[in-house]
Amino acid sequence: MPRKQNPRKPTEAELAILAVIWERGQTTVREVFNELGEEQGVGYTTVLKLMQIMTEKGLLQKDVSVRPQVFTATRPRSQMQRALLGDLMDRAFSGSPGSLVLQALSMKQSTPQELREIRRMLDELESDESVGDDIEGGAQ
Amino acid sequence: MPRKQNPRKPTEAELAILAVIWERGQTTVREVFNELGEEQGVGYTTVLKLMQIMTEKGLLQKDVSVRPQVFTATRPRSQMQRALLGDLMDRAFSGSPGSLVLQALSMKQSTPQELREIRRMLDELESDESVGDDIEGGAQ
DNA sequence: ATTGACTGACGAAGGTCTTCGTATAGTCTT
DNA sequence: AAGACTATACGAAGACCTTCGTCAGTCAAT
Repeated sequence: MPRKQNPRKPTEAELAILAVIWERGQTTVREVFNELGEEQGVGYTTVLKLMQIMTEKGLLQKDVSVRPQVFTATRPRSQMQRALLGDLMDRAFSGSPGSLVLQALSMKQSTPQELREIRRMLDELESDESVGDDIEGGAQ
Repeated sequence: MPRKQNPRKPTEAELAILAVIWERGQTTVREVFNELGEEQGVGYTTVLKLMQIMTEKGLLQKDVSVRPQVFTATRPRSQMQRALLGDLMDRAFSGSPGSLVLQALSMKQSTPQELREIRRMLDELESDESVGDDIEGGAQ
């Protein structure tokens, strides 16, 4: 029997393409191909096809008015990161962000600067938490 | 043409099963089925088939000597979490753990206790870092 | 031993994903 | 305008995933 289809979550190959597009803001197929097609041994039409499918899925938008069509991501990188992270958190970390963060931190490689930034974020979170967590409150 | 196959990364359905097995330490097919088969509308033989495939892939081990066969995970949850996290970090976060952690933290829901623990982890990391991380030029 | 309920092995259907080949359409150069 | 190139669209091949149906084996109680 069939499988139920996934919401709007990019596949592996799609995510690789998104990474390039996020980096550049907007790109042509050829630019994406040059960046990852060659090093990954993927053909030009493969990249094209994927980008067409991604456009159908709503992951990308394309401007057809210019000749080599220009593609952009419909959603910002941060939003997708958030979604992917939330998904992984649910599926592999029992929905606990704490243990996820701890694992990520233990993975070394964080620069001192990043660590400082994380600490600052922690400060904000804790103050928010203690003062007022109910943001919505404005309306009655 | 074909697709290149993934290393030893569990699929979505496999991960759902792993979650149950990690929780219980060891399980029978029926236990897994009771836990997620019913609520997800998946049949018993589906769960069984998946667990058989997972065993072939090396994700699970089964003890055939007892009657309802008993399955266990071959690798601890933390190791898999680490691998999945690293994978996501590479593919969606440009390999930067910092921004991943920040995103995860901003997803709130972290309990104060978790925040404290994260802070402690940060302390450890920073002390490690300041002591023995500067491989480059001598200390001055 | 026969029956009934449960377990386990297999194969196959029907999707998705990735990969291209091929054909068509535009653009540019001469 | 013709030929050479590049870009785009389309369809299809084949791996992989998820889902079961079916059949055979096991065990307990009749």
